Amino acid sequence: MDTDDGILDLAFMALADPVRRRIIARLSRGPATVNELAEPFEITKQAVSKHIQVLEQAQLVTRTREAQRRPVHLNPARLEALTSWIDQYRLVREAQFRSLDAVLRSQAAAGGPRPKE
Amino acid sequence: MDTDDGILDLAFMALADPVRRRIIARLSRGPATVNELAEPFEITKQAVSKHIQVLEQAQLVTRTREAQRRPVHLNPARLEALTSWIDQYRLVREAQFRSLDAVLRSQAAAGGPRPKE
DNA sequence: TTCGTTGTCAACCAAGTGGTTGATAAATGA
DNA sequence: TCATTTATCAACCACTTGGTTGACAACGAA
Repeated sequence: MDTDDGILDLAFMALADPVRRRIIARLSRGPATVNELAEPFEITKQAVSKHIQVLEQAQLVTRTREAQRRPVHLNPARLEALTSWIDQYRLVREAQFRSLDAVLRSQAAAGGPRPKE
Repeated sequence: MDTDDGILDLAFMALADPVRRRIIARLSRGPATVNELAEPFEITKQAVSKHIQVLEQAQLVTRTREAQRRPVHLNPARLEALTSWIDQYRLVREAQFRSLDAVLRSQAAAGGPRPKE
């Protein structure tokens, strides 16, 4: 339970690419098809299709079916899992900073023992 | 200002690797040297040193100097930037879900217009 | 049926990644 | 001075990644 490799791995990997992050940004405003997603980029729809597969495997997006189209939808729950992972460690560290700071200030206030060297 | 490529790119890229995430997890409990960080893994210290460089370039960690040692410290502020990016899009999407849900429920309550097909 | 749209599959390529080994630098302590 | 510890640099290798082109499948419209 230390690193939770697996799905978390796929998710961070997926977000490491700037194109995929732009896709996420676009999808936050609503579902879109592969061709719609490909349009703002100078890459082929095949390349975008691959990106979607990466995001889908990481469960960051889902797909539905409507006629020939296969709209891509954002999955906010999975994004939330990422922020949870990050905050888990960030908050621990920040708490330690605060308590260390409190110790140092209380020592200073007491004219107390200073850290050796 | 759409993707904020650059430092954000480096940071997500850095977290995409499970070894580097374990390093982050370890550093959340306090600073450590390269050798200390390498110990739990079955990889050489050279490999760990490279990982540290990646994390340092992403500004997720910083380094200090004490005697021959060069302890690595976590940088919580940079972690916070990542959660901000993610939440930015997650929250937008979730808000849209909620308002769509509200619309649908108010329509149902009014026996009002139903979505075509 | 035929046609256009939408999307995926397969093969390929250049560039990048994570890992290795070996040599070397830098600071400390004997 | 010399040895030890700590960490980095350099060269190299296997594998992955993001991109391409071309063919093709699935569906709806004419």
